[in-house]
Amino acid sequence: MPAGSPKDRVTIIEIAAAAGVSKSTVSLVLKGSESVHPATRERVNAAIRDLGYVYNRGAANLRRARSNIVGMIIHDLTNPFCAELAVGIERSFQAAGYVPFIANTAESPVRQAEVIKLMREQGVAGLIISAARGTPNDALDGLVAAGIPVVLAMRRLQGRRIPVVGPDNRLGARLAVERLAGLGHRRIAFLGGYSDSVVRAERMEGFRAALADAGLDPDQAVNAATAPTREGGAQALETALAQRNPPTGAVCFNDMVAFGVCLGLRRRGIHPGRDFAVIGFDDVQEAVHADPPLTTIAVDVMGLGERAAQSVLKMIETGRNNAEDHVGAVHLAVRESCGSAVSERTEKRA
Amino acid sequence: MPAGSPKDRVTIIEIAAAAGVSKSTVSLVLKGSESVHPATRERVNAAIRDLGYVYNRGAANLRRARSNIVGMIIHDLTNPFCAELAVGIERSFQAAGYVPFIANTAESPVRQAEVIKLMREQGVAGLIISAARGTPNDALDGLVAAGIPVVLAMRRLQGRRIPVVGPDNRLGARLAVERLAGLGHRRIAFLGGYSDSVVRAERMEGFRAALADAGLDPDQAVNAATAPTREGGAQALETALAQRNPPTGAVCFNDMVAFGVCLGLRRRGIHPGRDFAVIGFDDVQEAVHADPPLTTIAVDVMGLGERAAQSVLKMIETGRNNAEDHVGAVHLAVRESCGSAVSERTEKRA
DNA sequence: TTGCTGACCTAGAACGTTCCAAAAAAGCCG
DNA sequence: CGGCTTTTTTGGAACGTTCTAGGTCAGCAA
Repeated sequence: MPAGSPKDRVTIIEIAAAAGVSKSTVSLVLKGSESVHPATRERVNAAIRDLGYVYNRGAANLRRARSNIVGMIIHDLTNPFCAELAVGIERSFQAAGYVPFIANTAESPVRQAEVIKLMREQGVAGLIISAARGTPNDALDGLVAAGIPVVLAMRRLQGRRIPVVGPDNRLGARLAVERLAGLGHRRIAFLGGYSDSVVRAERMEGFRAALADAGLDPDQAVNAATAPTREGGAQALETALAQRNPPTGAVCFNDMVAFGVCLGLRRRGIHPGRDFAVIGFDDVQEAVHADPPLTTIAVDVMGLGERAAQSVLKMIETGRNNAEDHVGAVHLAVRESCGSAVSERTEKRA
Repeated sequence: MPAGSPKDRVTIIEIAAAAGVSKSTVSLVLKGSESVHPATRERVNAAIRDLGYVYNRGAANLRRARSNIVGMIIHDLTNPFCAELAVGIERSFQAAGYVPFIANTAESPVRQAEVIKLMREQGVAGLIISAARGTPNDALDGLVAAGIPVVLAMRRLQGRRIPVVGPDNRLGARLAVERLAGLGHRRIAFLGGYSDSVVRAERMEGFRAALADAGLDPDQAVNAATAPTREGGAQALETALAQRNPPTGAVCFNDMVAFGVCLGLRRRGIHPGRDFAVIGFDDVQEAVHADPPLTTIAVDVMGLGERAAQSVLKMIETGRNNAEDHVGAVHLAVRESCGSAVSERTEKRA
């Protein structure tokens, strides 16, 4: 029997006995203290290897009253953008010696509340939360009151001073509009995204401002709110095309919606990028492989994740709960889905 | 100041003092014991509410020598299939009162080893691992020797008796081949997937057997190994079409590869589903929204995840480390990417 | 009154670490 | 060798729970 049953975990005390030192010395070795004699250190390490010792972080955290666990609560892990974000954050935490745990809420505020409770019970040192849709504004008050560092990813919580890390939604939407307007589009729609989404509100704001600046009337623009998914995109497109004077291009809430829009267009025999311009938002990995390759507002997900992690880490380390918001840079990734200048055919259709 | 600084966590003792009982009684209330007087219970609960008490699972686990944490180690969370699997598993664990933590290894065995170490240090009660590519066969021996229940998801580890939960790879590939052969295809390729992948080997096996059964020579079939991604798919397609006698249809390692193949076909002006049949594997959510909607081997991811969770839970609860493998059912989801009978045009091209 | 029962409650020892204060050992110097 | 500093090592009290073994108390029968 090479090792024991689940019960008999080897402890620091057994290591101490095996190495002929006290448990304090073992503890010192474990944390790489300078002040233990190299020969002793070696003896202890040998015992650790021989007995297959596994450090018990729970016990350590209990004593130290602070843990190295950090949590990431993600509203939808099956959304590629969120998954990329989670992976980026995870990497940063891991590099900093923390143990990141990911949990998914599937857009359920109830589940989210449970997960937050569980994370607190585990004694997380900090938390990055990409809030579920419909999260009440006071959902995190307990967390904040307890002094646990929290950073929000993407979605702001109204009336609270919880730092938010997210892309520049207004500028992104503006860049998209400017591109389309520059190509000669006069009827530009905003498609997809839930109407109660804060992110959507921000993108919408940039969208409208840019339209106005381009001399177009924002109130005339089609604004179709749907789920931020492929289905939602297809659906929003139907709404748009049903107008008396349908748009010739669209800024989409995100890439998923844009894919749905392209799909819907193709189903109707309209060629996205040639007959109808589509611009997404996020620049998920898939965008470049789509057909046509998607023009989209590129967001540096990894950078955003890293930044969020840094903020939390700083708050943990300084003990001060005062990070600032971070608005990530965005740029237009021009690919084929928004075509070149408005084509003859598009104009004729109009 | 509604609540204190990060330091002063409220403990069971303070609750006890506030409620005028002993800490033992509070503990009893916490776990819903029958034998505490309703009035007392109420008093304790009130104190818990008033003082904003948060249960300390670390301390509890320390005393009980078993935790309710379970880990899920996923080889690539940005792969939608894996993400769906993770979410399914998470749900099952959560429902069973365990606290599931997800970690991503990004296909790195090194990272995987670190993550496993961390999970052990946290004292996980069990683990579901979707092993990273290139995981050495002895990577989990320590875990198993320590008596920690482990179930592998999807990928088997050779020469070890660690239970595996995964779809019926052989049957899936067979169904795909039978479909294509039934439609009249005689030259069928197998595209994508890393050549050292165990999963690929299984699918390949089913593929070859089915070809043979259909009276086709497996050794003549194009077999192009690439990354299991869109890029990989496009690449594998190039290999296939470069043949002297190119295939008219392909079974793909997974849906991502299939999407890549469709993309590649379209780039070359070949219409997937009409001029070339494509069948995927997994049936990710996206498959139905693809263009054309992807015919694929449907795997019940959620079911698989649930099953894996059940196995681990049973092992945890019985303390016996002896779950069986589970081979999940698969079926062919017929959509448009494999078209109908081999078309005129395809035959002419050949 | 006493003794017994059952319902309810509790003291105190664990659990595996960390950390403080201080002891022991080792060097150094004359 | 004694006295001093410096380096290494150590005992034991925490940390916040759980759990065992037993304690208290009211009610009731004798």
